[in-house]
Amino acid sequence: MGKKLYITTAIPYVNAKPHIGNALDYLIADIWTRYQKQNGHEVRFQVGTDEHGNKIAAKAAENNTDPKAYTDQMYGNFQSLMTKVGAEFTDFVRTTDEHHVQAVQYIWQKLQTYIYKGKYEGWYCVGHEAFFTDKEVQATGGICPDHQKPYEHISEDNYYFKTSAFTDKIREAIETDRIFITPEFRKKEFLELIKDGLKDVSVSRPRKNLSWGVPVPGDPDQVMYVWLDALANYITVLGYPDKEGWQEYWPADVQVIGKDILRFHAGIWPAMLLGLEIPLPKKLLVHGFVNVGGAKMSKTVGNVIDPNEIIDNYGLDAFRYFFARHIPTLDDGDFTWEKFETAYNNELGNDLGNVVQRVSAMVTRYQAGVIGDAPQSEHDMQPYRDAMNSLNFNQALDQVFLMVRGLNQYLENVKPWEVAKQKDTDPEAESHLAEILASAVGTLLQISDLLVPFLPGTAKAIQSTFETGVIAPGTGVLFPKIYLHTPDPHAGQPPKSA
RNA sequence: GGCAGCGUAGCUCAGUUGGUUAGAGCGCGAGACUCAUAAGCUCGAGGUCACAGGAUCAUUCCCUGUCGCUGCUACCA
Repeated sequence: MGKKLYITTAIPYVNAKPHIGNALDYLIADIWTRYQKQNGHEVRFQVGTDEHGNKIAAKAAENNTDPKAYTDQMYGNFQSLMTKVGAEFTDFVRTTDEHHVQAVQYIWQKLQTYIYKGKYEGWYCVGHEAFFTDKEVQATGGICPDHQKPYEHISEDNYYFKTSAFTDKIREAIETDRIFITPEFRKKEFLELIKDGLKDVSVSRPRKNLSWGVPVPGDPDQVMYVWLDALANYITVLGYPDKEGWQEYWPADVQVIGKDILRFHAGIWPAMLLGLEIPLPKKLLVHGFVNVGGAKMSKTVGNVIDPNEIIDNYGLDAFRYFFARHIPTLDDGDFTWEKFETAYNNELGNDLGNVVQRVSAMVTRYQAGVIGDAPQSEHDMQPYRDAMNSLNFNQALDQVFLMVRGLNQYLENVKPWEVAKQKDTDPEAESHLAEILASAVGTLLQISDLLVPFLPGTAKAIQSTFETGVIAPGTGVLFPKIYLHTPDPHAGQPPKSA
């Protein structure tokens, strides 16, 4: 029954600062992982860092250290973000790992028939580690606007990987959903993109231009460029090719990526796998970007949202809640502190936190904390399951909060506080009351169950409050009100906008 | 330029395989209640469902065009 499942996240370049997009990767993968575990499956959950390339080498040189030592001190930034968002990953891969490097060299050799040597000429920017077209160079007057350095015209030997050889197979795999790309419009976008076939990609650089990377086997003058190196991580971390057991988890069930790297994961990566004669991943989950008040997040604008700030002020579950429910899993979303805080205070505080509180308070007050047998709640779970299985996590949470609302409505309907008053006069009131409260607790326990993938801490708190049949004493308030970015409605004269 | 998609209540969006009063949340207004984090519940406010044509007994939901917007992509060199 329990299957072995595998989920991956994109490995960020270690020289960059962790941002909300990375956090989204980890959160989405973690929600999926917890959900699958809850259903009895064994899950391997990969994360990692991409650590080669000129930027790293340059930074290291700046700091008078060697690249490896530099990355050793950098990769922790991402590791701590993963931990901070509560990601229960099982495997952490660094592209500088000994095993990874060797595995990539093995892959290179195995792909030999699809690799050929060619020349590349063009305008190169050291800062970007990339070539630019004549037009781009012209348009900028020959100076890279991002790095304020002139483009260099260079000609160099490159090895190319013949992705073009796999166009038909890849197109077919995507069209038939053997690689299931979700959401659908990303699938269409990609198919449109490869209408005229995949283009071969350059997969190496002369050593003089790229010092820090995996050496090309058999050619001391060439070093691998990012693609083969970085993409391979998804299998090398499992132990490919030599360590036992990697095939128990590959192909990946879900690969979580941002929309900006779809083309690599739907093109080059499947080509590599086909070349290696390894099965293709089953699903690509393509998430969007998080905007802030409708604008792109950018350092220059200064509107970058730091996950740490949210988590430190409101708690981990509040962070997970907002980004799971109010940022659509499969599309762009929008963050503002006002939206966040409103969701926190209203949905988590007033709706969820409060209903837990009111039920436990009534059980304590009317029944000395004794719950009795909480019946199995009989809500229809299908919409929730459908949403989870189709990777629309935000919709799954919508369903949970429909239940929360339903429970509040139920309580208003049956008015246990009135039933409690009749205990002296009506002999049946006591058992009636007990029934009502037990039923409410049953619903809460089910809600907590559904929250496990999303708000693990909250789910646990609800469970431990009720599961023994007696209200656990000293249960604190879930999600106390916080007004850092919106006016406190109860603080004297609330500032009212016209 | 090509491809895809969007334009529905103040805001964010859902929806109708075309058919009586077009929905939710937030925000706003009102009411009844008191177990609870001064929470929750109920009710209300009336939006030409972008605009114009067309097909249809009938369309917000199909077709065409126009305007506006978004994403992906290409290029004009």
